[in-house]
Amino acid sequence: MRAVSKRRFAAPHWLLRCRLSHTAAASRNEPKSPPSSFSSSSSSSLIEEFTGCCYRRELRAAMRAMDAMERRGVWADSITYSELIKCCLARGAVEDGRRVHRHVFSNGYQTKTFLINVLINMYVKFGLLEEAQKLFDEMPERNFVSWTTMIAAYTNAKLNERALEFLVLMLRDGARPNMFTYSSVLRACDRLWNLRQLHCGIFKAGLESDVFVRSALIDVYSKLGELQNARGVLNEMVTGDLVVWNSIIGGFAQNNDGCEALNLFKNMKRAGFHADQSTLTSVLRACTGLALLELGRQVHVHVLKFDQDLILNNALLDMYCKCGSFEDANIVFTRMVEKDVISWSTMIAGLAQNGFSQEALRLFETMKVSGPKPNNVTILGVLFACSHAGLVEEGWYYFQLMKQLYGIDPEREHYGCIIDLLGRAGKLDEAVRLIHEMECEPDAVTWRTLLGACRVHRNVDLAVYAAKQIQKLDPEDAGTYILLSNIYASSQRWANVAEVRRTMRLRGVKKEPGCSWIEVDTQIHAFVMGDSSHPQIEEINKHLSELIQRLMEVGYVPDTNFVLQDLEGEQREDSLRYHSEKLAIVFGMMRLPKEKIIRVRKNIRICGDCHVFAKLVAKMEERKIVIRDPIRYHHFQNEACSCGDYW
DNA sequence: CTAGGGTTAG
Repeated sequence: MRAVSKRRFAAPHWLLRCRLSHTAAASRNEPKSPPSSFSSSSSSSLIEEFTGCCYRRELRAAMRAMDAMERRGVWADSITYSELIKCCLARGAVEDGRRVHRHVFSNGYQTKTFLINVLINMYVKFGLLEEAQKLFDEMPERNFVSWTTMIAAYTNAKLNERALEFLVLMLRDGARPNMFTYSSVLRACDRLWNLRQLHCGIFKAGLESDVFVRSALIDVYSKLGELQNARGVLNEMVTGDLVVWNSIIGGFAQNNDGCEALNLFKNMKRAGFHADQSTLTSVLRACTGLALLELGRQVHVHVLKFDQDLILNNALLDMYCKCGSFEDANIVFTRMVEKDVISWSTMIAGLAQNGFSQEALRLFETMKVSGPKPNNVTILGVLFACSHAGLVEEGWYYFQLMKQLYGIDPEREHYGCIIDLLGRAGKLDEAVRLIHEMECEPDAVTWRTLLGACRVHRNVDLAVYAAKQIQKLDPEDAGTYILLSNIYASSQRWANVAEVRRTMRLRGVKKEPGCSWIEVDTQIHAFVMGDSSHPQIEEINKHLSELIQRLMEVGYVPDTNFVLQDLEGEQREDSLRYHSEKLAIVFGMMRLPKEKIIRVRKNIRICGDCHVFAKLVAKMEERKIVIRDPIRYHHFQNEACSCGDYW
């Protein structure tokens, strides 16, 4: 063998150079006594041929040569075998890999850590964790690479406990984790407590400046919702790379802090980095969350550079759907060469949420014929479309279909759609029965759906029952108190309204201030009720007063039932007057040309009075208005709303 | 021989 490793072989020069640096170390543990037939010249030419095939990545020829060597009882050096294994890996040749494994082990390499690591890695990459684990268990000497490979394997398989357990075992074994180990094992952290421990370990080992470790830290802190910690890791950065930036931008985008994500994106550009697919996906997600259609359009231009990136295109689709520009979504969808279940689901849900139920169902039918297999999210969009259009029978049909045809068990959200469907149709008793019959426990959202139906159909008793259920599950939720109070108010039960308010005060539940925002000239203008900080607030109020005056002349009566405060007469109307969405709509009318759609985004559900207001404004001023609340979209046109007055 | 970032619903 010693002779073999000194042999000349048919490798290209650049390979020869990197090979030589390994040779000395590799030959130390090579099998000791070569078989007697070794020295014959035909054997050495066999090995030479084998080596050449391995480096030229000729898998079939290499395997034939390996068989011939085995018949002669000769073998090559471990570096060459590692090249062969890489070749198997690249070709996805599992069985060939196993044969190399057997060949290598029957020739005395079963103690060679380096080669076993390569084999373990091969099994891991083939997804054969058990075989990898067996090799790992049986190897006589494990080094930090062996441990890291296994930890990464378990992290990728989402076996988090196992990965963390292996880190502990690794430390106990005396192997020191390096940056490879940490960047892998960090992703297995699903508890803040673990993460903090690892972060300490990283500091002690002086590995915090490694970009891989840093991006993993930022990512995991973000995924646990610890954005300030994530930012802390970023702030300590002296040298970073694009992935680190992508981690932090993605972190804020995924935690619904689009503003901060966009700020960081600016900082990234200022630091001289160019956005790639991952960056743009997060930026689009930020635009989606903030309903920034114009900015989203600008991003679209950059997306074209990465034509046909599936994930990026999906994010673009979602942005156009959620920002209410369906024409653009359709254009993107049509042009996409590759469409997956997410692309279809995004479009179906987007159509449904925007009030185009029939179109959503049509698209689903097309998908059944020529698209990928629908998943639970797809069905959710379909059911949403049905409930939105009041298609009770169709909804039930698809609900049954999901179990029978696609083997998808209905989850809470699917039941929620059906409850919504029944509730909208006024079948409140059936909705309650379904809640009691469903396989999963109803949660606060389930009951809230019922509560919403009670409001529309003015069923106070059932509303109180539903609200009590919600308060058991989510006592902090201000929306429930408001909704309940509104329901009492709409049947003039003022004593109950006061009681709800008292309970709120007692439990320290604060109403989230209503906030609406609108994009004008790529600037975001935010309005909060009772807040007069907007520079043009006086002008806006003046316009609003005039508008309300004109609306009242054609029959608009402010619906004061939606005022929570115990105010009287005109004061009640005043407090309604300043609801943030009214301010935003008026501002949009002032600043946007008539043909532009006024797009307003709201942080809480729209109130009944503002809904009537928007419908009348749309009619009288001949404008299209879109208000997006956290759950639904309201497209106002010609005194009608796409939600059909149900929300 | 071992490592980090992105998409649908809720």
